[in-house]
Amino acid sequence: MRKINTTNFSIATRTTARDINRRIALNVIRESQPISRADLARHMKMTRGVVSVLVQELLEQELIFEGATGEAARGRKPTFLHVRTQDRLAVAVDIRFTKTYLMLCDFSGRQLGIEIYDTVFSVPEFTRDLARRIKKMLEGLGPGAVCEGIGVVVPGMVDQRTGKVLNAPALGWRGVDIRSKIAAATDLPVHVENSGRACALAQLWLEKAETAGQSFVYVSVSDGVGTGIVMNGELIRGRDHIAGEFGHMPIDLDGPRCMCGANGCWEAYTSNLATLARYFGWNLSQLSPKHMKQMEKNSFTVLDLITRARTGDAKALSAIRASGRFLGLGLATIVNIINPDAVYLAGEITNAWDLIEETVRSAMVERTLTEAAARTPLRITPAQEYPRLRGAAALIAAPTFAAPRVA
Amino acid sequence: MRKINTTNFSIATRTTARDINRRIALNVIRESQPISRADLARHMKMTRGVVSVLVQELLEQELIFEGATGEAARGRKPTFLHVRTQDRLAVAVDIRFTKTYLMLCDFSGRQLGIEIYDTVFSVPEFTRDLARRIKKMLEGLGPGAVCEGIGVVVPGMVDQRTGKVLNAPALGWRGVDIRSKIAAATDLPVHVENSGRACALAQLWLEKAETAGQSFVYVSVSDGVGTGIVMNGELIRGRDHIAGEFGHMPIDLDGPRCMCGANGCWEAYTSNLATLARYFGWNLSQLSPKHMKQMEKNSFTVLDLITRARTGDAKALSAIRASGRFLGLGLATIVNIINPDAVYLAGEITNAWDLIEETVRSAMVERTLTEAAARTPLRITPAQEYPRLRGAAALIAAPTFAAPRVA
DNA sequence: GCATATTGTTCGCGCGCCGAACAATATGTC
DNA sequence: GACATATTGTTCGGCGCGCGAACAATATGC
Repeated sequence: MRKINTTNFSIATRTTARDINRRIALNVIRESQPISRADLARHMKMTRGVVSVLVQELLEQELIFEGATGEAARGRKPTFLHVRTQDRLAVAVDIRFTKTYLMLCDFSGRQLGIEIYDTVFSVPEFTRDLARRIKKMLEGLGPGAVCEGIGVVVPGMVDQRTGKVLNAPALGWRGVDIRSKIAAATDLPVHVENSGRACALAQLWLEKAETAGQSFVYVSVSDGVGTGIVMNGELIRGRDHIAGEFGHMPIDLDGPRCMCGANGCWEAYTSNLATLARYFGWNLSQLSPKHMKQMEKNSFTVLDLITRARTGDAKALSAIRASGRFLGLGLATIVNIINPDAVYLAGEITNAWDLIEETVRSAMVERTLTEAAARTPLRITPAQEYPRLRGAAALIAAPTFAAPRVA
Repeated sequence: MRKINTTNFSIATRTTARDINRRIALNVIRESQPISRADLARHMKMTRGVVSVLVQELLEQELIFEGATGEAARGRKPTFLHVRTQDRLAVAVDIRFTKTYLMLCDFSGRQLGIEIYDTVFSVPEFTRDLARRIKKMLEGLGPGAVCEGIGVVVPGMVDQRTGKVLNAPALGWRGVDIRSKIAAATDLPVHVENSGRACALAQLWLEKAETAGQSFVYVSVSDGVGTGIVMNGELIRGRDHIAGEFGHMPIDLDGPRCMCGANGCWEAYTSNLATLARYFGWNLSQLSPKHMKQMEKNSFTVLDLITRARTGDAKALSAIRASGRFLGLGLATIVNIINPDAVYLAGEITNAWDLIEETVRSAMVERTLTEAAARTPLRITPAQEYPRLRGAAALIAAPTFAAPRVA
């Protein structure tokens, strides 16, 4: 029940039906590969004749390739089709407060190389350095392999359309046109995205389809809380490309001061910083960047806190559980607003999921409006998989597979 | 950039292109009527030949009709096309705590009759009474006019798919299958929707297109706060058809008790009840349904409070302004999360918009993350237009104009 | 009366889905 | 090895539909 926008629509031309079906075929192959033409036809409920032509076109566009022949109990053996992802590459960049992560991967998200180095805060210097590293990374490529773009993830507010960093407090960047700078230095297409939305993109485009749902919220708990909303298979970016920020919804208007300038944001109760502050008895309102740098040096993280909790430190356990409770209260609000198929959780604190699940769940029940909402599946995503970097790669890979715009 | 759902898609058939273009044409006619075939062709960027056939089909389906011929400086005069809405009718029902509103209107939302009566809380009695009133209302119809369904709006949680009222505290209804009961008693198709989402539907489907935006949030402040989210021209209903509830997001976890059972919901700070409680010094936590009934009898409403504020009652003004401040704080969270093209505001308190606008705006600025978000247009919708009833009608009218599902 | 302009219709063309026939390729069975 | 059977993948006529161009219908200005 979508309304047609009469000021901005696309009519269907002679080739629209073919465009739609070709794109559907590509996606079915992608999620069921290896798959034969005949199976594809059955899955799509089309005749083998049409599918044969669609496949021929996809082969000519080099979006798919024919692999080995499969086994069949009887009759002619099927030739398997695969999506060509191995030699289509993307560079992913994740700029964070302490480290910058640089990854080369293919269009399926497979990691081909990774580099982690101290973040350079000076923009010109950062760009020069990054361009040099990327050039080196791309030198050793096999023949035929081609890098199709660079995805950049920034912690803070970015306008994805213009590629500008509006405000990234952790980096001290305001109004930095990072896209055109990197594009000029590398001569490659560049897409920039906020970290929460990037994680959601990775979940949508690069994870296997066992997700069984096209509407979800991704919640990434790190120094802050990054979130991204996907509705009906589409990342919600909003009018100014800044949508999805659940991290700064209030829990208590008179609560501790948050990095964003407001008081009592959810993030100020459940982020890693908040958890550590609770344990060490810091006043989060007075926590300066200097404190944070100090903490990084000491390098005592939430992971260490979890270890302490597991080895009998009751104060550590209660600090983690308190964050778990606030996590659950925030999740309740999210599911009341979005009512998604699932919520994906990432971040260090998910390593303590066995310690906090019950607390999170009961906090959710406290504030959810219906039993159905309280039953929303929570899915833990392992932090080792670099969700931000995968999201950066998804920025480059997604357009190949996205649905054509119609009506 | 929408991802195709490979477990639930529609391939394009031979007739898909025509279906899409016919539906686009219908919508363009609807929003630009009266319009000639030639103008339609120019607007759609198609040849007049194709448009002529599309129009012929729409005429045969009796979705449009030919009107008078227009004026032209030179050449053959155009024949104007109109969407047939006058004799396609819908019954709209809005069940509220004190009164039930019953309206007959056509598919353009034009009001043909209205009836307001005391709400009957017994479900069987309510159904019998409603069926009787509807039958009477439909008796006097002109020839050719036909009622195509009944839209029902309920204050509380409803599952739009099954037509069940999950929980409507104001009515004391829990797990009531209101749809099949009304359908059985009237022999008409029935759709049920929550009040906030219904208002959003009305704004989307029945208001003129000067909205210039397909993504918005509708916020209706009455006894509670009802909200509905529209993204890309589609109402967000969520997995369990209960999405859109901003009213119960927390402002302060230790705040006053809300009707929903949780503490410190936004609604408990900015609803009409909250405003009145603030003025009279009531403790909202201890407000029972009995109090509410009492208040209704005294029938002192927020409108009266606004009158007092305008005639020099400083306490009244400050109570209203306080609600305005909380309204703005909540709106800030909404625009941070959704980043919509606009937020529509309805409810009695909007009659005091000149008194509170500045307060609302500055509260918004306090908690919005970017200047762009703070600049989100706020649009006041006059309460006299019965937005809930129009939403109920939209439930019946919308399927005629909705975009066909593709890919 | 004729040139000109605009609306609305008709028709041939080529694209693309559909169904059916057909070729290619495998496995049993006698 | 011959033949029936089953399955994959291709080809072809039929028909729906957008596209462009030609044409009919209808108005105005000179």
